Amino acid sequence: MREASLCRGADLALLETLRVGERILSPGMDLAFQGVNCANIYVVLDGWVCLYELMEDGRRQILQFALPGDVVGFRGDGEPLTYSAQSLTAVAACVIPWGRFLKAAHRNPELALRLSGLMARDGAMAYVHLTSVGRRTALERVAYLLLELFYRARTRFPVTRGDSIALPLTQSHIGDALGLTPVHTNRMLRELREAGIIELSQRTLRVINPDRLASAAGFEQDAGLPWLRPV
Amino acid sequence: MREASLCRGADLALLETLRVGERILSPGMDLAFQGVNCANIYVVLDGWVCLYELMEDGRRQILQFALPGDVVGFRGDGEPLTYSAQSLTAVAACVIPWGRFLKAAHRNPELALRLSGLMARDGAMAYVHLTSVGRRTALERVAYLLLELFYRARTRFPVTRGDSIALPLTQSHIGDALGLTPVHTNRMLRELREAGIIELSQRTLRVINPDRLASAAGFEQDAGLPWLRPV
DNA sequence: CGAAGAGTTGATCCAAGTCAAACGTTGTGG
DNA sequence: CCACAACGTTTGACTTGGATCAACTCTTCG
Repeated sequence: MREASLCRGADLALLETLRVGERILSPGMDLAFQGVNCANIYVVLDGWVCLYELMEDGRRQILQFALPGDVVGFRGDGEPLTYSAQSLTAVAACVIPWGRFLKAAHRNPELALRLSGLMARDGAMAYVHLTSVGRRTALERVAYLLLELFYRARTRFPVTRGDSIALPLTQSHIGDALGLTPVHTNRMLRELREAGIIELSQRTLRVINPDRLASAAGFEQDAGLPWLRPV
Repeated sequence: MREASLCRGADLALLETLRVGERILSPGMDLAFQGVNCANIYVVLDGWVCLYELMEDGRRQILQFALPGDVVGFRGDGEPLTYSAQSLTAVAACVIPWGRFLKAAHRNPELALRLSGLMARDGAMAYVHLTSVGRRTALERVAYLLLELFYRARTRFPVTRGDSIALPLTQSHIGDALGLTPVHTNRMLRELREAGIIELSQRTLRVINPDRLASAAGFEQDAGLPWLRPV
């Protein structure tokens, strides 16, 4: 398990010298908050974290779901974070003080390059989501997100059953990630369920037919899912 | 002018050793194409570039407008780009072969860290756009984008007149960046125009009242615009 | 001058939002 | 262990913001 991208292989030993500890969070706790200057980088080791932005009037946009191996809280400059992060499940995260990382990166350029790559990958995922929200229909968005989470979760968590994953999201979470209301999200899920493409209940997603889910997501045949790479 | 973030100050001399030349593009030319493995990083020196993603059926999502100082084409791994880039105006871009950059970054960790920071900033901007497209109304989105471009262009280009910038975008570009149709984009622009907040014609944007534009964009008083920082 | 592209406007439609009411599930405390 | 509360899901009826369709006009620009 736990094949975190910053924590794996040769980096692992190095990382051990950087971390000041592990933070354990119960579900629904804040890891970082928007507007606050975050002194640490967190590497998710276990569990689900969601990154989101809150508007003054309460509208919420979920920006990303961070899974084991993903980095949260890096901002390269002294600027405060523009987003918040909170745990959706019990979460274990590795805590790396920014200053300490900086020093290590000076000694070991590979580390900084690794971080660049992770940042670029996060950016690419954000772009993919932007396209989804901007240009896909509600049904396509839901299908696309489920497909993404299905594959990502399977590469990051121990697989219990081939066609199923634990999906610790409410329908509101899904809607907030896709720019939809919970009500409409529910209807789109029903459509996928009634088409026999997925099963979703008790926080478990079963993808009965990945191909049909992909085609519901609006692409002919896997034109390369960027997030399929295990990192 | 030309205060490119990777090209400025101490880095400038270093960069000169990395670049293999400058590419000059006329408007409407491709810098990079999605699906293609891009061997170079480009640093925009002058002009406007837009990054976009194209769906099989022709739907387009504009992901970002790159201005002088912005980096295009970096992907930290061997993966092909997920987006395309094309020039909106005449563009000058500095060409840096990826391999060469990699070697230099190994010698100079500061360079790799700088890149991490730029990547993180791009990601943060993508997140901000995601929130716009996912959670703002059409009018708010248009107002928000114009405000962003107004401030960014002013920090990146010589200011000709305090309240105006050259905005080389069609209304379709604006719509494609915001997940709107050209027709509806036009109506929202009319609304802002008729409210006396902006003037927009002949590729020139004049912001008559920045405060009202900000409030049309849907935030009380500047809760910190992430892209205001000159980098 | 003519053609192609970009902007403008009106009429109509529909995907998604809103409102409202049940119903299920979980968890907690008496 | 049950009851109730809080939260999440589901469904129906109705509304609406933005899309679509279809002219028509205004700019470029060759």
